[in-house]
Parts: sequence; structure tokens; C-alpha cells
Amino acid sequence: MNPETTSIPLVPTLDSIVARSTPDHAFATKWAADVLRTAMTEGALDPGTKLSEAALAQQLGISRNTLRQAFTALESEHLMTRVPNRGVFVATPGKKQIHELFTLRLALESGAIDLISAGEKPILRRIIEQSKVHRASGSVSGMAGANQDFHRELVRLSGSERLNTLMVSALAEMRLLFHSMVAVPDFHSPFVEKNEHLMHLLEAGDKYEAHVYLRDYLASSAAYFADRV
Amino acid sequence: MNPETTSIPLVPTLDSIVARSTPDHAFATKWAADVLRTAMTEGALDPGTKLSEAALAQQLGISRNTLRQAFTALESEHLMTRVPNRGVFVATPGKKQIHELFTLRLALESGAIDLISAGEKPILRRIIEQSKVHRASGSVSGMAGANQDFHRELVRLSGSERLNTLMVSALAEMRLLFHSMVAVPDFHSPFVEKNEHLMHLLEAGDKYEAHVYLRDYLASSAAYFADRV
Amino acid sequence: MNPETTSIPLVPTLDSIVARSTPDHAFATKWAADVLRTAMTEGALDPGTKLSEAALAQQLGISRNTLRQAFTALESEHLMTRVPNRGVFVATPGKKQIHELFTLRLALESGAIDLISAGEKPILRRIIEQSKVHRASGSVSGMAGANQDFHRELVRLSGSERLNTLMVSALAEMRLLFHSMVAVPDFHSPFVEKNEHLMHLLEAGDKYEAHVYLRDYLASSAAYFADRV
Amino acid sequence: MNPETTSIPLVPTLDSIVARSTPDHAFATKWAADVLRTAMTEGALDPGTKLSEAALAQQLGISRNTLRQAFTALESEHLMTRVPNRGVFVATPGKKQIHELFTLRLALESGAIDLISAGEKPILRRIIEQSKVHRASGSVSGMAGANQDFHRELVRLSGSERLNTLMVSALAEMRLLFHSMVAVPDFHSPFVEKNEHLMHLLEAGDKYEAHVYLRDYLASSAAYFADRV
DNA sequence: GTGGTCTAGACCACC
DNA sequence: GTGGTCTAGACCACG
Repeated sequence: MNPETTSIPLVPTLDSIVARSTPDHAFATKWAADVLRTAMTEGALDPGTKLSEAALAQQLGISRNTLRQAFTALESEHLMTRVPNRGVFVATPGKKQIHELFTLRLALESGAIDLISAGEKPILRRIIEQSKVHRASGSVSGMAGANQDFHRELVRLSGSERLNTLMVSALAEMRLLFHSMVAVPDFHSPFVEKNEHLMHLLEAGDKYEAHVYLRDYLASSAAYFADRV
Repeated sequence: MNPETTSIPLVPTLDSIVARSTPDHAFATKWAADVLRTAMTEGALDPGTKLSEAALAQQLGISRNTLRQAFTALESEHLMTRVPNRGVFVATPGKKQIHELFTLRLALESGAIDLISAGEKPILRRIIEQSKVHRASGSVSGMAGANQDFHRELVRLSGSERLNTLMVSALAEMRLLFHSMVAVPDFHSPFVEKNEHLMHLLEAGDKYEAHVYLRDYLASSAAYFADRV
Repeated sequence: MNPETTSIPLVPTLDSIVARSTPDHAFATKWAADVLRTAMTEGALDPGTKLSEAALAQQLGISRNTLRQAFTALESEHLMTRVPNRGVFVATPGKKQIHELFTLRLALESGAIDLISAGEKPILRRIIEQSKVHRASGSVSGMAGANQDFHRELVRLSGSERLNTLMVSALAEMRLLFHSMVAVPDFHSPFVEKNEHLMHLLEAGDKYEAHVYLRDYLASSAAYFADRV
Repeated sequence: MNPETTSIPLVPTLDSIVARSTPDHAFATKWAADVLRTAMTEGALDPGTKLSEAALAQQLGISRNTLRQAFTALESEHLMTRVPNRGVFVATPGKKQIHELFTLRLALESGAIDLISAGEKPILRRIIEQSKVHRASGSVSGMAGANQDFHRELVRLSGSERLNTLMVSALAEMRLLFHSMVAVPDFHSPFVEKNEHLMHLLEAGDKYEAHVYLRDYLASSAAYFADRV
């Protein structure tokens, strides 16, 4: 069965995600956070879902304390929302969170642009090519993935560990955003060209134009999401 | 007696910092992190100092586990360095960390500049005035504090919670940096003019110039620190 | 426009008091008690007002159980009156409550005088000065606040935690008293001199005279309130 | 068997105290507080003892929540000490607590003296007579009880409910103090004369002398306890 | 009843 | 021996 025959792939269950990972209790905290992060960004956990500590700890086969440490990590990534004495919930991105997220992305990506020297960027070129292949084959998830790859690599090219760390977290949040709304098949298509244009500006060393272009690009993207929340 | 020996007070001991806070075991983790953060930024703990878990836990009157959570928080703020199976050390900012820190600051402050509208900024003006008072009275710590205030408020003016949170953490790291090197009395003096110039660019709405000016400003500052490490 | 309409600001609403505090439900009981205490002492809740548990719990965004705990605290401070099976009411100080309150104040302040050593009391001097400024500017609330400050600090100077705790609570009740009757602009004026005289007796170490003076002072004050209830 | 044959009477057990009260669960909180207060002041619970919530709730046949409310009341009476996240302990009076307690007693009893009119005080006379009987029969606990009665009635004579309420609580704390140290058989003997002298001063309306005498009286008593802690 | 915090203690791995 | 991780269990606080 071709997974692409449906543009909205069937979401996996939390149990299946647990099953396909190795419950090696040596690093249970990191493992639990990974499982939950995957579950969230793959749509196995709907935004707003309440996560019961006791039940989930038992389901994952870890102690409540360990699970709470995982929650702490996920909360700092804005993937979960903690309401004191009420519980932990899968984040439901609102207009404010979207605005904050894109503000951070703009700062990070602009900061990266500042640091990137002119010249050919093979890795970006490869990702653009990849995008075009996915677009041709109609793979929405492929395009989405390539788009994320592009922006991740853009920041990684800056050589700054901190910017990169923050960007990786921001992109995980983006994935949550994708799953929190109805998928629109051609949403990612225009990004192929936008990314390509941005790449050209970068290679040409035209930082000012790249910055301005990125700002408008992200602003329109943010507006798109904000309108659908 | 050298006036600088009084304007730079003798560093407090860790015990004195513990004593002047209330060791109310209701929020021991946060309390311990605060105590250690204060100790570090006040110079009670020299960079590179190894912190023994067992000894420190007993000194603070908390359990090892709680202390470790405080370490985790401080490590994420780059105030401490964890070496697996070796221990936790007060961070010794090296050239790389300084570079990373200023890279992040540039991204955050530039991102903030993008969001700040033109027009008078009373809070920045007040801080600038404050700086001048401190400079006139020869208060090095006063100038340093006002400089931090200026950049903190600059980012706060953006209205972005995330940029602000990251900036607050970055400035705590800056304080560690100050204490990790010999104080140079007139180090902060030129910042008064630089900040004032930056403020004028902001108020005029000249974002591009502000960005360029900030970049050079931070670059020279980073170089200053990197040369003294 | 009557200057007193401005120097006595319009009483805030309960909602506005709720809004300006951070409803961080981590310590909802304490928070609710604080909000209600503030509302009462600022006049947002008139004496005698019945407080509906259900409605108030919803308005504050907390559960009824939590609200009841706050009521318990406020009742022990004599700021609220509980009538079994009838409900909770904002205390309506009567002659007896006024008499009891001033009896307690006399005991506490006399007890404090016993413990205070002779010698200059800078903090009291500062408060007296403050009173005079407020009197000159015609600020009734300023004078009232300074008067409270004077007596609070008088007890604090004793160094006894228990006397201090009881005094703080008694002064909160005093504020309720102020708001339960029509404001008389020049009510607080004579207190400036009385407090100053008391301070001089204290500084001179004349405890007996101070005690006698305080007794008459509080008796006349109590009579004033009792006559207007 | 004459209970007075031993100057240190056998302490009752908590269970026996529970048994002799009526477990009327209409006011379980108050009942539980009474049981615990009695247990503490009769020596059934040694100072420093940790009170386990779960175990004690079951032993008393009440819910943990109810028990916690009782703890709250007892803590406010300084009979128990709460260490956040550690538990509740029977208070272990230290020098500071003793000093605070006697400071409060002085304030309350002096405040009462201020309010008491001259003239014969039959109730005090009766208590003094009672003391003498106990002293003659060598009943230490009888003397102790009569001493407490004398001071309680002294404050009650003031007619102030608040002073009385605070005094009752202070005397309960005094009983805890008696049980926290080795009994000294003739400790209470001199109080018979002291109380009698104080009574005479009161009846003569000599408030100033009564106040001075009381102050020295309580100071020596406080010193006695403080030295034995 | 559930979440929030801390403590104690176990086990393993590295030095 | 010291750090790294997890578990168990207690108390704290809101619902």
C-alpha cells in the first residue's frame, strides 16, 4: 500500500510508538521524552490532551519521577503546557504561541544569515532538489520534511551550536503546529521556490536582502497558521 | 586606600549567601539554584571550581537529587559545565563560549530591533541617564549594571517573551564573564555612548543602521573578552 | 472639583484587584486570601457584604474548597465573619470589636515599648517626616498610611516576631475600620504630633510615660471610631 | 495507688486519650486538634516526634485532609512545627521560642492588668488557696495547674476576649514546655508567693508596681526555662 | 484524587 | 569513590 495514496496519513498510536522503540531503562528520561515528542509530532497525541502522570508512567513502565523529568524537558520546548495542580497537556498552539515561535525563528535564522559567508551551499542545493522531487511525486510529507531540513541546515551553516539547538527545538514545535490543523495539500508547494530564492541571496552574499526576504516569508507563514488556529 | 577596593566589595562566601537567604525547604531546587547563581555571579565561586555533589548537598541541607536538579537548571544556563562521570564545574568561559554567547546576543537583540517601533523610549533614556550618573561617581558596578539593564530592556521592548527569557539567561552568563577576569575600571565607560547612539538609531526607526551598529558593537565587546581569556 | 475626590481615589473593583495580581494557581489559597484582604482594606468590598462561595470561587477561578480555606484564614484575622449555615460576610466592626481591637493594640504596643531600648530611632523619624509631607500636600491616604507605618514599625522595633505578626493582623483590621466609615479629612492630622511625641518619649527611654501616653492616645482613637459606628 | 507518689506522673498514651474523648465526627477537625493538643501537653507525644499523616489519620479514624486542618491550627499555636515536604513535628521549644512566648505573655498579662479595676478578686484568692493546699500535699502537678489557673484568670478578668484567647493558647504552649524538660519538684513552690503578691498589688490598684513585678517575675521564669533547653 | 516537591536509597559506570 | 540514573515513598496543595 502506498502511504502517499492518502494525503492525511493514518496516525500511529502511542502504544505502537512505544513498541517500536527500545525501552532501555538506562536513560528512561530521555527515552520517555523522545517517545512523547514523536507521538506528538506524529499526531498520536492530539493537542489539548491531558496526560495523566500515574497512568502514563505505568504505560511507559517508568516511575512517576522519571516521567516528570521528561515532562519538564518537553515543557521547555513548548510542546507541552503545564497547569499547576491541574496537569500536563499537549500544547495547543494559539495565536500568541505562533507569533512567539515565528519571532524566535526570525531571530535565529537572521542571526544565522549574518554569520554565513557567501559562496555555494551544496547541502542547501541538495535539499532544494529533494523538495522538487517530492513535489513532483505529490508527497506532502516529503515536502514538509524537506522544508524543515532547509531551515535547519540554514541555521546549522552558521556554525553556532546555540542557534542550532534553539532551532531544532523550534522546528519540533513547528511539527506540532502542522498536526494541530487540517492538512492543506498544497501548503508546502510555494516554499520550494521561496527557499530557493533565499538560497540564491545567501550564496550571493546579499545578507540585507536575504534578511528582508526571510522576514516577509516568515511573516506570511505565521499569518497562515495564525488564521487557522 | 584605593577607591576601587571599596567600590568592588570583597566577594562574599558561599556560606554567607546561604545564610542571608531563607532555606525554606518548600522549593529547595529553585532555592539552591538561586543560591549558586548568586554565588557565581558575585564571585563567591571561582570559575573552574569543582562542586562536589555530596558535600554541597550537605552544606545546603538538601538531598543529592534536589541539588542535581539545580545543577541541571544552571547547566542549561551555561553557568555550569557538566563533565560526565567527572562532576560539575563552575563554567570557565572560553573563547568558544564567548563567541557563542555573543552570537546569541546578536541574534536576540537584532531580532528585538526588528520588532521595536520608532519613537521615544523613556525607559532606555532613563537607563542612559543612570549610566552617566554612575560614570560621574566612578561606580564601576553601577555602570556595569546599567549596561546590562539597557540591553535587557532593549529586548523586553520587543514584547517577545521568548526572546526576553533567552536574553535574561544570556545576561546572567555575562555576569559570570565579568567575574572571571580582572576588573578593568574604565571598561564600561565607552558603553554609555554606544548605548546612547544605539538608542537614537532605534528611536529614529533606522533599523538597518541599528543592526549594523549593534553587530560591530557586540563584535568588539566579544573580542575584548576573548582576548582576556 | 473637590481636591478630596482626587486624594481619595475611587475604590477599585474586586475584578481589578484580581486582574492586577498574578492568578498563578500554585498557591491559590494564599493568593485568594490576599486578593480578598486587599479588596476589603481598599474598600472594594463593603462591610456586611455577603460573599457567595460558589460565585466567588468562579470569579477567582478557584475551587470552593480552596476558597473556604482562604475564608478560614480571613476569619481568624477578624476580617470576615462566619455565620454557620448562613454564609461568610465582610466583618462589620461594632463597638465591641473596636474595643477588643484597641485593647489588643494597647497590649502589643505597650509590650513593644517595654522591649525597645532608648536611643535614636531613624526609621520612626523618617516616617514622621513622611507624615508631615503628606499633611502638607493634603493627602489623607498618605497620612493614614504613614500612621499605620509608625505603629507597625514601633512594634517591629521590639524584635519580637509574635508581637509583630499580631500587630500586622491588627493593622489590617484597622484598615477595614477606616473604610467602614465616612472619611473625615482631618482625622489623621493630630496623629502626626501624637506619634512624634511618642517617639520622643521612646528615644528618651521614658517607658512609663510612653505607656501612659499611648494608653490615652489609643483610648481617644478607639472612642472616635466607636462613636461613628 | 496514689498518683502523687511519683513526682513524674505516668504519661498517658495517645490511644488512651483518643479513647476517653467522644469521637463525634461532626467537628472532626476541632476534635482531632483537641486530642493532639491534650496528648502533647500531657506528655503523650514527646517534643520532636514526627507525626505521620497517613498513620495518624487512620489511628484517629479521620481523613488526611481533616488531619491537615488540625495540624494547621496546632501550628498556629506553636505546638507543632511544619517542615515543608518533610512533615509535621511536635514542637521542640528552643531559647528563641521561649523568649517569644514569655514576651507575648508579658504583653498579654500587662495588657490585662491595665484593664483590671482595683478591688477584691475572689477567684484569684480561691486559686491561691488551692495552690497552698497542693503545696502542702506535695502535689507538683496540682501546683502547676493552679499556677496556670492564676494567670489564665488574671487575663480573663480583663474582660477582653482576644487577650483571653491568646493567653489560653500561650498556656497550652507552656504545658508543652513543662513536659519538654526534666521535672524539678520544687520549681513551682515560689510561684505561690509571687502570685499572691501580684494579686495584692492588683487588688490595691497599683498597676505600675504590678506591671514591674510581673515583668521581673516572667523574666526570671523565662530564664529558668531557657537555661534548661 | 491528582499533581508538585523533596528525600532516601538503590544500582551501574567511570575514574 | 564519585557521578548518573532510576525507583519508591513521603508530604504539600489544589480540585
